[in-house]
Amino acid sequence: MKSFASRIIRWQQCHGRHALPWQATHDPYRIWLSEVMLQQTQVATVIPYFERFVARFPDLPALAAAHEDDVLALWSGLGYYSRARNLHAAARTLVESHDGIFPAAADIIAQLPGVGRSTAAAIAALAFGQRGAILDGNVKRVLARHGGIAGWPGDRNVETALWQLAESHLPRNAIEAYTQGMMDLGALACTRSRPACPVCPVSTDCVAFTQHRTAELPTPRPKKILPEKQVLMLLLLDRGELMLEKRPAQGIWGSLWSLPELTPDADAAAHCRDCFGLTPLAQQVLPRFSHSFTHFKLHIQPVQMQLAPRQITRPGQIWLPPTDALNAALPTPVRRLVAQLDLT
DNA sequence: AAAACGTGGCC
DNA sequence: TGGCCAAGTTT
Repeated sequence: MKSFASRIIRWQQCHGRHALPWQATHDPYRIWLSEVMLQQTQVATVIPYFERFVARFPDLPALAAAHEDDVLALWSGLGYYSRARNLHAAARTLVESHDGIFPAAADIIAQLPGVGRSTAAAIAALAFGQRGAILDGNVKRVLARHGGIAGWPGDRNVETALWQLAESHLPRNAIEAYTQGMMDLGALACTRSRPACPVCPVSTDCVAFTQHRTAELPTPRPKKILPEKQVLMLLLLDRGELMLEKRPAQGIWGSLWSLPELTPDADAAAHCRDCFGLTPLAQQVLPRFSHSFTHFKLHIQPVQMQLAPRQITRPGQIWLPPTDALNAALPTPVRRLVAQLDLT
């Protein structure tokens, strides 16, 4: 039988993906951008974000020269916003300290903020043809099944075993087709549910397939109880303009523009007067809704408030017509609220 | 080492 | 419908 890698490479050439927007090139900037956007994010979600991003920031110097707010605005809705801040910071570092030259060695690439071992190896392989193993969700699934590796892949020991497997299968040549092939196989055939084993080039020696264990491998993540949080969000309106607040760089929705938040038992009108120096005229309680994150569930109670003309704008605040606010770096539930805002 | 970090698709 | 998780990294 041909080697594992040979079968992956051959399969990729015939059945893999070759026309994704970031595959038209070996431009390390675009490969890097795509790999970062694709972290914990599916291809179909990324494509429109990638297209908008490269249209606006076509190369490293353009990104390095950008304002962080503009970078985050193009990331708005994609999630894991530290990726955008890290990408921007790394672009500035590369332009200022590396003459704008993207490094070709994976261990150097991995020093960029937001680029870990797997992303660095993927960039090195796809942009520069450098030999090295990746271990993303697709590869973990393929290897856990093929090698019959039980245990949750997020577990330290399991991950170590998977990295060793990944290294052991690496081909001498055609690293680009192999790397892409592992991701394509995981995404197109070796899917989480109902894998297409009959079309898989490595099913004949796949432990999960031959032992009918594809449904139980890889081992799912241990269950955890999601904490729930409650919050009031204020839609403060002054002469058709909405107030947004810049969130701190640390924490959820870091550095994005969002709505003022209060504890659910707070007096919204009193808070406006005492903390913002604003004068409420009328208040409308909007329908409550919830927003789920990976690690907690947020119950949001929106409160819309008409204000007397303001005298001052405090630091960290901006006032925008809702139409303009929609162009800013908003978290998704805030974007929904602003989009539905009734100004009548 | 475990938790933080977003959102949307899938079943 | 709610649980699960996706081209992971950082702290």
